[in-house]
Amino acid sequence: MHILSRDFYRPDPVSVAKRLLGCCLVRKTNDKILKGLISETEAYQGEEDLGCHAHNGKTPRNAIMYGPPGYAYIYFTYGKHWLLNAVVGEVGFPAAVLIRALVPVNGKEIMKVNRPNQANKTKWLDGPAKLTQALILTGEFNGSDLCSFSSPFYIIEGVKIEDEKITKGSRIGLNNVPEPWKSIPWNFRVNLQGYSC
DNA sequence: CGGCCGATTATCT
DNA sequence: GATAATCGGCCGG
Repeated sequence: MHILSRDFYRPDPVSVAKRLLGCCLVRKTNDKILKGLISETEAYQGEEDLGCHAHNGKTPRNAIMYGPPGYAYIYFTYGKHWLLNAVVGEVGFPAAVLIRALVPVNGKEIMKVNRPNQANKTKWLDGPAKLTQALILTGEFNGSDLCSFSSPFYIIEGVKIEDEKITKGSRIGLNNVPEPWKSIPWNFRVNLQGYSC
């Protein structure tokens, strides 16, 4: 299976967000390998995008978004949660794709152990902070290279997604963001139940 | 299933 | 000092 190249992440963020659907996030922990297919993504791009963390310019937290594509941007929010993004776009242009949901294909039982009290629920991997808990992704991995098999996690090709199967919507959680950024349709989902890779 | 609300702290003004 | 790219528990229908 092919790992996604740095050039995969270089084009405009909206197209990368759509093409990441169906790709396979691989996490290596000790001797365990966890895998999940990406089923929801969101694009954030540029300082004029008032929903993007770079909207007030470069800071220590968002600096990685200004660098080369294909690296992980992992940040902390709401006092308790880590969220995983892929840096996308050309160097100097701050942009990222938020990974919002996974469908487990490998190591499902271990992922459930990482999600205390959620094992018997139906919805336990369908949120940006749920998947980082399941895969044990925290700020210590900020800046990891997504294009290297030697990284603790990386993204490989998964299942091919037909364009008409992608559902577009507005981005989640931007409650205090002005229009048009609050409603711009840069959230993408696909139903991947039953797939494997 | 859907809506409401409290938790909890890094980050920036 | 205010805010946050969220979650999970609790409640009502």
